[in-house]
Amino acid sequence: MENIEIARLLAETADLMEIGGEDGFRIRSYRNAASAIEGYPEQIAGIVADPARKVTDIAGIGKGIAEALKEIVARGSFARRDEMLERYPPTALEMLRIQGLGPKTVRTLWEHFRVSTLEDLERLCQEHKLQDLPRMGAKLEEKILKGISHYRQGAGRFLVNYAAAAAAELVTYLAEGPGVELVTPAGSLRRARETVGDLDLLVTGEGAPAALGRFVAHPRVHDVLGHGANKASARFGLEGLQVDVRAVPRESFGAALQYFSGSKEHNVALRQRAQKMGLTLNEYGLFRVDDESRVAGETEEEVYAALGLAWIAPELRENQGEIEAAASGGLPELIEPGAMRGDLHMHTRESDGRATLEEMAEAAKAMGYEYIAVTDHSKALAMANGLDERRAVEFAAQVREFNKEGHGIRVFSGLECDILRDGRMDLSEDALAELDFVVASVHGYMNLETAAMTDRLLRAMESPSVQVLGHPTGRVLLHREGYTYDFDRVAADAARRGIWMEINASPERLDLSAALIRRAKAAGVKFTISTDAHHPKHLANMKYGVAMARRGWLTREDVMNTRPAAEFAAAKRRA
DNA sequence: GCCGTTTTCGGCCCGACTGTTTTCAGTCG
Repeated sequence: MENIEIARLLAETADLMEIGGEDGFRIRSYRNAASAIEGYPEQIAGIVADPARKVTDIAGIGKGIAEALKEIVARGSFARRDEMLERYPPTALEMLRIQGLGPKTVRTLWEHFRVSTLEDLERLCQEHKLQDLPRMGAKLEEKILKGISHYRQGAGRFLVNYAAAAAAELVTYLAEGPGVELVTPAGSLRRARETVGDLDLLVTGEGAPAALGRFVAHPRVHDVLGHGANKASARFGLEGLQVDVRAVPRESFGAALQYFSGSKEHNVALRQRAQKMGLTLNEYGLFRVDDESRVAGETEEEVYAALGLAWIAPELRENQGEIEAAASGGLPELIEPGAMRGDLHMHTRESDGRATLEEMAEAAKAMGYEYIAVTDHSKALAMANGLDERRAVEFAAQVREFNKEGHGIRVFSGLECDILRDGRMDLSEDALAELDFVVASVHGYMNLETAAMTDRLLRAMESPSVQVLGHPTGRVLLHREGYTYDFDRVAADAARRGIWMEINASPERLDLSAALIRRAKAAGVKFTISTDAHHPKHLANMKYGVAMARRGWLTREDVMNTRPAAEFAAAKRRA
């Protein structure tokens, strides 16, 4: 069982316990354990099964949760969860995801009306039955109806490029307001999460309070959810992305930026640390508990420093060990976007891309790259007009000519070769040997059993030509889960063979995830970051891939396409 | 349920906004 699945079981049990009105601190323990497990760089199931290891060595996991983990690994659930699921329907969990509905209301609704489906709930609101209950009125009914409709549209989360574009538009608009000094995105966008639930914008300057009014008056803003003196929330654009804008005094900008960048888990851990030091931390600053005097708050650096910590890059703020590392001087020197010297996964008109080799090379040169690999599809993707052996060999010759002409950028002749169902390569080894750079990817039969998929990938890596495993899990964000296989086994084999793993920078994929990057790195794997561009403009997505690498704690040394061309070529399996 | 720079018991993170209230509970982030 995967860590994320275990985490989900614990978290949903915590949700049900909250509906049950149980002790808040106990609930928090389940949540803490869930988040510790979700991002843990090793398979928890493996540790549970290993008599030489103790899960209680992991911070946040004690005797009680360890027992639950044993049960989960053995049978996929645990007593506490079963018990809660008998008391409340699983649909109660769905109701919690409705904006404006919390555990107390869900519980009340269940106790009074036995509401168990969204349809029931919708009908009760339409018939104004909620008003019979204490502290519930017409506004709440309306809010819930809107929440249900929004939930049904699946408008919960957004791809990072969409959120980034919305943020850019609003930042420009708000910055034009009178008296506005600075408009700064915070939240999960700043942390470079692969999907974004809502946008947080901080506004400073004398005109900041007025900017809130300007925000709700924006032509693409609708459904104002709240508008107070310090904060305004509303939905933005056709897709209804929720945006929170906050007016922030300049002297507490650092504290606010820290606070609203999150993550929640990171902030909780920071505030606990502050408390132990006799300090209290909120969005206005860091203060001494005894005399309420301000210690820090104008800049983030100052806040972290006052807590005895090096400044932590937003991408690392998930409470996955970054605070401990910051305290001990052990933070990694994260890779920077400017370190990239090439892009090693892109398509041209030869298969399903929109531009020619020349146009892609020109665009890559404009990005400042020294080299690229052009990697069109292989013939198994007939729909994409994939290359067969003859065309692949011809393409390699064409690239050799191109390089001779001297275009100021080196092109490696590549291929994104399909990994067939049984793990064989789509093209013959003879043809692959003609190419400089082979990315091996799965595009079909993605629903194999775990064992079969593991064998398939292990077999694919037996090909001496394969250099990179492309989009290693095959996930498509908000659309499709990745395929399941024994990731640690494949990573270990990749490391042993000198095969690299791709961090696919396409905003629809962002594959690998941060947690898997850390696991692969722990196994000794090296990486490439590439855009999978099908158009010259897609080359600009590199920044999202670099952000994922940063979330995975990677340094420049971990990423092969940060190396100068000659050094890179020499590092390949077939130099 | 977890955890330990005062602790194996007794703590455990903080504030804004809304709605239905006339002092605050619930939700959100």
